Amino acid sequence: MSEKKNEKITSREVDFAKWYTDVCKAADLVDYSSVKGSMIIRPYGYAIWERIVAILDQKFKETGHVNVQMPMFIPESLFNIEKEHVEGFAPEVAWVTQGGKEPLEEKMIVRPTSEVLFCEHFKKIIKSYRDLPLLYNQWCTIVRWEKETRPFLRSREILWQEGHTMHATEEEAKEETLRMLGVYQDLQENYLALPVITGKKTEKEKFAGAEASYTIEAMMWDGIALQNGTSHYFGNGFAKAFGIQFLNKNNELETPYQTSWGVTTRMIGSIIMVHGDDYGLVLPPNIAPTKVAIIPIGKVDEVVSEIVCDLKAKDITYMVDNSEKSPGFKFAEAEVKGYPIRLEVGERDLKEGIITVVRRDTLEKIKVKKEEVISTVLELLPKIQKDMFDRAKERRDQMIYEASTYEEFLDHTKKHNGFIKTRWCGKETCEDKIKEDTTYKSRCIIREVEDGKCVCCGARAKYEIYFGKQY
RNA sequence: CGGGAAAUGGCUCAAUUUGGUAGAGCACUACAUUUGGGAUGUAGGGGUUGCAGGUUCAAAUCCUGUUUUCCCGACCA
Repeated sequence: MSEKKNEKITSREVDFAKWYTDVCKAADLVDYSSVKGSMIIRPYGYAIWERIVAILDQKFKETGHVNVQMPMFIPESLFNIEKEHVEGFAPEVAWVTQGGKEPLEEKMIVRPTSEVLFCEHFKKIIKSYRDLPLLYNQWCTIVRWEKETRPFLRSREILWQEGHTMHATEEEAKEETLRMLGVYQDLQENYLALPVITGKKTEKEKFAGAEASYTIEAMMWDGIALQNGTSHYFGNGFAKAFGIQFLNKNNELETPYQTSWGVTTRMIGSIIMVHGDDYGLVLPPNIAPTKVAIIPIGKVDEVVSEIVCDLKAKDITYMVDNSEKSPGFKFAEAEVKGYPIRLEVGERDLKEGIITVVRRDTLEKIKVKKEEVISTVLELLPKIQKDMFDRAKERRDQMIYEASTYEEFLDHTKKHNGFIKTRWCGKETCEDKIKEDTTYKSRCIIREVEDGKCVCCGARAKYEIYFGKQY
């Protein structure tokens, strides 16, 4: 009766990296292509992304943003306009050639991000304060020629969303930056059930060309950090470099302020690495493309149709496994796929008017009366959602360590993975030393402080900050 | 990009040391019997060994190059 280990999946305890790729493949999320770092997102993996797109896109529209589609190619001269930006991205841009030779026209790159394309366009369409704020978003793929690649976590072709906005004032742009960070946090906590830490990147870690970069940091099951999204405040650096200006109400020329923000399919990697277990994927109900899996055992067609009818009426997505496989196979398959709830509808149980409801997150089996199946499902879905978040948060909180001295800091890095919450003076030399000594990088600044000492040099601390290892 | 390992039907691997007709399990197809934790039987289909050169009468096997994957670093959403 008890569950058997899934043979396709390496145990999480044995080899976390192997476990991750095993789950990606076993759950039919991705396949490799013949080009390194260009992954095939299979229908089930893409269905998860479609859920994310649907939720976010609605939130973007509610906050006044409109979608556009910009070109994929950036001419060299356009890319070169903002100096810091070029220096930050140059090592990983992919160049376009024609027939393997130098192109006949100007040299071009494939967009690694689209700031310059938006700026070029914004210069043409922004004339007056009446054109602001300009709130644009695009869903697209970008290319960054990464050296080391892993499914969802780091690929060369990245499927993402990038918002680009222009504002009349600094305050308004700053507000937008934080507002979109909040939208991301809402998505991740309330839909993906990922507890996240939000804050500011250090000067060293911020986006090339930004004045300030904000980040959403999640912690994976193994205590390693994953940056799940960013929101940048640009000031008017790009706008000045591109000569974007508008006339204000007093008929004076002003330079607008800019933001950009993005999230990628990397979040799917986070869902896998935060919630998954040795049986496979575990999806939070709010993001699961299929919430309920129905496994018929024996001749139970009538009861299954009734349940399907009720689920449809309640708008709950479902699948029925009518394959010829044995029940055990179907159970295991439903677990690999991470369907939040599984209904085992079998002849044996039905003789007593019972259906077995199984929670994927806890693997708990609950016997309920046939008539109560739908109400049980309706109760369980939000409960599973909440429990998954709570468990992930509890686990993460246990792996946040505090350090006030460098000895403590080093001690933590030697003993375990996780985040280290500490204080920092703000100097890059300390950040570099920590990275040199421990491989830990600054994750994010959570607030400015007046007291305490820098964990590294002992000078007066300016910030409370998290350090961690990252994917 | 540095260091290491690997690449043989869809998957996991054998055959490589000592060159000599590519083989197994799983998966797949058909039929039958099965059905509460990855069913059983019978009969089938599917590879010329990542790719490109070279050595040889003969290459999965030896040599060179290259691509991809995984691990460890450096880099990044």
